[in-house]
Amino acid sequence: MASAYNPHEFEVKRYEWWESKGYFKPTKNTKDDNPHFTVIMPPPNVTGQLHLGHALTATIEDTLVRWHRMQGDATLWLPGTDHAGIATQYIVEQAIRAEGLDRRTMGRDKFLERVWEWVKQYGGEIQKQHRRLGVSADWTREKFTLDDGPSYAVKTTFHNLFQKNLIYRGERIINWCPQDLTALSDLEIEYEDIEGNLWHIEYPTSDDSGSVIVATTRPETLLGDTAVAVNPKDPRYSKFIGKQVKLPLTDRLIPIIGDEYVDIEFGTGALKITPAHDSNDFDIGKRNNLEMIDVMNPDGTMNKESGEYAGMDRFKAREKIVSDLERIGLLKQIEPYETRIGHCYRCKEIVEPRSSLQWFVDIKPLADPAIKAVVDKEISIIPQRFTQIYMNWMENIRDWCISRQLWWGHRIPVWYCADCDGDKLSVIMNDPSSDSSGIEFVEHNYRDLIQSGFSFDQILKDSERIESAESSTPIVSVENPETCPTCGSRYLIQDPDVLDTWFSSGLWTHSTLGWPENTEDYSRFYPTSVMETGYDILFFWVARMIMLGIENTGLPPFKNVYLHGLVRDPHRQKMSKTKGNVIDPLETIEKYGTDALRMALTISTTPGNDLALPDSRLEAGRNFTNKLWNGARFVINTIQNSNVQITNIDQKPAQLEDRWIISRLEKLKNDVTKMLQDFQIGQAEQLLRDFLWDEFFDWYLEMAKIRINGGDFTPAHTLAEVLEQSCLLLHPFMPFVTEEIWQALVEIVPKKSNQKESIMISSYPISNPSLIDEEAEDHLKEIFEVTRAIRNLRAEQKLDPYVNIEVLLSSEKYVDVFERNREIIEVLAKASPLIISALGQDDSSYKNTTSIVLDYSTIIVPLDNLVDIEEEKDRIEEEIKDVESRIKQLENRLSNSDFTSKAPAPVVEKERKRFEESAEKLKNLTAQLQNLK
RNA sequence: GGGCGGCUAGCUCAGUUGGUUAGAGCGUCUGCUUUACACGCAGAAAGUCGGGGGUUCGAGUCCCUCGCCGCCCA
Repeated sequence: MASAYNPHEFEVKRYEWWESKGYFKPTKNTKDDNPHFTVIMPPPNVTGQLHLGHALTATIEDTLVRWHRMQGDATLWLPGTDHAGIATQYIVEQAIRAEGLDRRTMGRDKFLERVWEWVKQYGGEIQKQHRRLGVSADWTREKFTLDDGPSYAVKTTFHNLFQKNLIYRGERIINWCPQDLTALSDLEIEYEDIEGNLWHIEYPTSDDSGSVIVATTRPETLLGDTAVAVNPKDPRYSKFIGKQVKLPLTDRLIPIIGDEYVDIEFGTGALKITPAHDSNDFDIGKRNNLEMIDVMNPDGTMNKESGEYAGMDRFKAREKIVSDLERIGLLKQIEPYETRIGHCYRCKEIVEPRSSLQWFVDIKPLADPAIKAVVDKEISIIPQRFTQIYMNWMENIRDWCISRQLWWGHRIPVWYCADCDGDKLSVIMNDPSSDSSGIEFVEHNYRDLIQSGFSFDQILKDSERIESAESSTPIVSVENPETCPTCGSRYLIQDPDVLDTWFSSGLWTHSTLGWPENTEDYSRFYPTSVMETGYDILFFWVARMIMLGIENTGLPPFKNVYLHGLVRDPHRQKMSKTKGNVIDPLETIEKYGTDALRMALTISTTPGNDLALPDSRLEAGRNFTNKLWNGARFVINTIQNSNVQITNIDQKPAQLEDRWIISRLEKLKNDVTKMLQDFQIGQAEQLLRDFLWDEFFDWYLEMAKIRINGGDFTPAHTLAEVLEQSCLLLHPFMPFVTEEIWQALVEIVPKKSNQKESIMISSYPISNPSLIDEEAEDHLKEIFEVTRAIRNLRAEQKLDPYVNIEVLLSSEKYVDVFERNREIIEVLAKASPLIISALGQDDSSYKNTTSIVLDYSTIIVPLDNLVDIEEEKDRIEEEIKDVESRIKQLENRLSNSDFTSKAPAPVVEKERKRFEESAEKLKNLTAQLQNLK
């Protein structure tokens, strides 16, 4: 082994070796009762770059997967990528724009070719980066959401849901992003409270008998008002119901209607109704048969309906309308008011609620079984508190808008017949009559175009988009239909929209395994075991996977949901490119190594809680890997120098420290396994770290050196055993360094019968209870306490750390233990000569001594320089007082019948032992005080 | 407005059926180039477990209440 730990020498090489050996593929089931363990990796964005969120996901999943693989489960971890509709389309649009091109003049097919080129060139980079993390996923099964299989699953699901009337098309208020020019689902909106105004605007009645003042946060939508609503119970306004008002800045008259929805207390109590631009108004409009007037273009500018304001940006129009109202005296008041404004999650543009014809999933029938699966504990969510968050969302779920006005994605498998529904088709095409420089899209009726001489193929080729009216008949089909089932026409036009990316992600647990085909993988690995991801996509993804998984397969798609927290910067701030506080995992790996990063991300963490990642955490990870490396190097060098034939340890060794470390190891195996079973990954890792650093590579190694330095190489067996078992235990967490050490170790020890060629396919350690040795642990605990006490005393007295000191050690209980193991204390505490006696046997003849009194042992150290006897006495008397008060406390507790009768026996027993210890200590302190007199 | 989480040592965090002297890493202080490791070793200091009330033999842990910070939903 190299004398310094350098992860770069082996990480990449080792990973390639694993992958080339096929270790990441699931092993064959050799016996029927061998369970499978399946994890489907959350698909990252195909054109994305690896960030710490991915690194955390990958680390946790890899740890679980490697652990299960070592336990002999048929383990599949299936990776993949997501096409990320808006994000990818946006990136490529930017790229072609730099070349002076526009996707709309380029045409759909050409543009998509460019996106595919982009994906082929830059896509998949993130999966190369994932490999640096040690991800042991089966890359041979890697999937992309737009692959044939997953696409077929998407179309099949759409078709099935449509047949069951769970997918419908309808005109609703949706969230529209004027920047990305697409509809968004409710979840894709981020709300923010913004200081705004409530503008009070006067609407005079048509008969000039009075006026109604409405209050609005959005005066620019006034141009689309089709009514004013008041509460019929409101005495101020009830008399107005049925009258008309003059809509300011227009020549329209609109009715005053009564609707219970209006809140009498809010604003002026009168509400302007704009059904095309507000979801509540939309509902009121439906109830009262109001006209809908859309006053905006898709890009957020005002349209023809808004008269003189046409072409103006919606916020410019707001300013102008307010000032115009003020000028004509109809602006009555401006009241500061905080409003919630929705922003596009992707581009942060303020979304426009807009009436639009879109595809929706009727979600309630899907949500009910998804609720039941969690209530019935077929699915457990970790941490548990997210269960009620899930429930709350599921129970109040609203229909899911799944159509997106994008080109990149799964095109909706719906066609319209140009012959049956030609008059219901609007063709949006670049106006050939407009001057060549500009792009001007004009809407034509399909039938009109045909009549003016256009052919079907020409229309298809030249149009930017063909929309169909709500009343047209959709032909829904998994395979591309050749002809119209009604009239047999071959002139079919596919719906221009694509599906929400999350629709395909929602099928990911089964579409990746081959569903709807009953493939070998699907029957073998579905349902999956754990869905591990960040809590921030509980609704976006996890909830939808549960709904769609149950709908498609009849089974919940996974047994456990493990939600991890978000990785934050050292100051607990959310990482973002704009803030410039993003930590790049690859740079971190370069600096500290992969195992150190993995440790920093997971040790001592808990599910669902955010994690700050300061450099000190990464350094701690690197320091540990270095410690492990050097400890291993010592072990391996010792074995090489020893010439002993290493044998397995299957029964209790003879030497106390060997018995002790083996006992500790066996307990550790139990504890780590228990923690992993409970998904307490951070805790398990902490136990391993503590064992290795504080016990094996500290106390044990120092004790073993005593024999080794004396030419006795018997500790080599224990060293080899503990190092190997520790590496096996630690391997799921820190795969690279453990493999490297393990390889170096197995090379120099005799091959075992079941020896594997890699640690990652070896068996995970199982505890042997017969090696647990409470006596050895008790004895060494006392020896350590004595050693620590002597070291402490030495430091307090500022004694030279190299010079041996004379120590008088007395103890009734442990006198024999000390005598048999005196060398440990002599060497580790540099205590020589060490005089061991049963308590009270030796009256100290030393004038100048200082002492430490432990529960069962007393340490006396003579000092060359004068000790202030009085000071020593005072100190001991002080200690006596402390112990006496403690004894008093314990006495009270133990004499309290409430305690002894109600507390469980082991607790009472523990207190008795404490009492006994304190009494013993008091006795020793008193004796020591006597010595000084 | 409803809900959830956090508030434990200077900082970042553990502390899973309540068990009585609350832990770690980093940082701080003291001393050490001790032939595995200075990415180290030895020792030390440091906490009214956000405030208040309650249940209990016993509360960081359970209940109520208040406060601050953050998140989700409307």
